[in-house]
Amino acid sequence: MLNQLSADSRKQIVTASVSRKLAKGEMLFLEGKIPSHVFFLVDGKMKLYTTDLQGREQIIHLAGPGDLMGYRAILGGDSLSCSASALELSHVLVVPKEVFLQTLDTDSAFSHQVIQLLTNELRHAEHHLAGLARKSVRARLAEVLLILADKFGFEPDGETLTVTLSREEIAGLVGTATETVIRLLHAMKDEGLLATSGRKLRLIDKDGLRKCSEDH
Amino acid sequence: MLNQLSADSRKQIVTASVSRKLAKGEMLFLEGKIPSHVFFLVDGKMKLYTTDLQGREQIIHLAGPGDLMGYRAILGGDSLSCSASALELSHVLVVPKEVFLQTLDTDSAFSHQVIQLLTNELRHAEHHLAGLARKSVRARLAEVLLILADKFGFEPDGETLTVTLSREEIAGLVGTATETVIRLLHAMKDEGLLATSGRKLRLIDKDGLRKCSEDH
DNA sequence: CGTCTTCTTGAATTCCTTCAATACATGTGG
DNA sequence: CCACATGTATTGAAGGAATTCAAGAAGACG
Repeated sequence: MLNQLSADSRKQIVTASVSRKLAKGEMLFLEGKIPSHVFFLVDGKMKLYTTDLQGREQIIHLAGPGDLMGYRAILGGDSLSCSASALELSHVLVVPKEVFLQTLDTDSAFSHQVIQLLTNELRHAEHHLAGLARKSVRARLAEVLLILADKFGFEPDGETLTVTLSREEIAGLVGTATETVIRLLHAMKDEGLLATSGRKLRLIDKDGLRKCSEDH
Repeated sequence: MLNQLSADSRKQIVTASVSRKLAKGEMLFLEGKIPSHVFFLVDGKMKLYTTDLQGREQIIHLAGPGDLMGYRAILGGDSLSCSASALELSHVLVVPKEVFLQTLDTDSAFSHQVIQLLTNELRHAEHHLAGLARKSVRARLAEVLLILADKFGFEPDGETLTVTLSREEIAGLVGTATETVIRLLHAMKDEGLLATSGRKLRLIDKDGLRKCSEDH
């Protein structure tokens, strides 16, 4: 993302920004606040989520290296619609709102980039939406596992997910109860679709999972 | 939307476009096709939806006067992610893709408009997402009714929705079975939240519905 | 070693879907 | 205008999927 900027714009953004490291579990921003910065994730993994009245987290979005966070609220003039916290040690570039908006104004390549970004997120959101509404929890879980693979990749074995999430976090991603995730993972293990070892998930039969995610 | 364009851009768009009327039920574009135009809804009401393998429709988006349709696929270089059909007699302006993209390049006010548009849709999609994942069908139905009111407004009585949808369409919007919609509407009627008369829905107790939509 | 959090399992219950049958509405051709 | 076909709406009953509550097991960590 930053690489595609003109040298001028990039320099301006980088010099106006502050670098920050976040420990696992540390929060970057909080739902409901007025945003004053956008955040460029240099390295690490983060989750963006809303918390409902019962205190349960619904994960709206996952971010990996190269992703931009917190810009939606700034573009729309809204308060932040979700909170962000680090899933592992992460490194972000904190960019003041003004610098972001000014670059948007002056650098048309950048504004095209941002349109592209929004477009992608919207496509994902729509797809997710259609799935959530109609699919069984089992199919949604299978899909989430494949999305995690796609987004964050595998370890050198080509099967084990590099993200490690708690069962509760997976539940928040799928939109179900923690217990249901546990039971379904267990069933999928019995069917030879995957293997679990603590929080490490190994996707053994990816085609099987794909079929699963297309069910019902 | 069109009003905020520079006079030049607007003239260019309007002269390059074709006006088209759609009868109720008529389709404007079909999921999976390569998009060649964007569509500006001058007047009427339309639904944008995907059809799943079982033939059930999930409504992704509703459009009213002033809304732009089909631009997501063009911006992203994708095939169309949904089909569009008219809920009532509608009037659209059919804008060639090239004209749309060129205006985006040359008119920075327009590109800001489009960013604004995408931002709004993304906010809605995220909100909808969080709701679908966690709420009961009853709460989602109540929310959908309020969204319909917000989007399309009431008849002069201030209570009756101006959109008329079949029970099946409402089900496609909520993400549930038609029978469930019927039963829940019936229950809400008994509770004095609304009244039904064929496809006309009269929202009597909007606060009650709002509470309902925040449940569970 | 004990405390805390996360994970797992069981059982009961609720919510929703599905299937099947019936009513109602609408429009068509005779 | 009627008879019929078609599509939509409604209701009942049975079954299944997922949630909730409760309690115990397994790790993680000071």
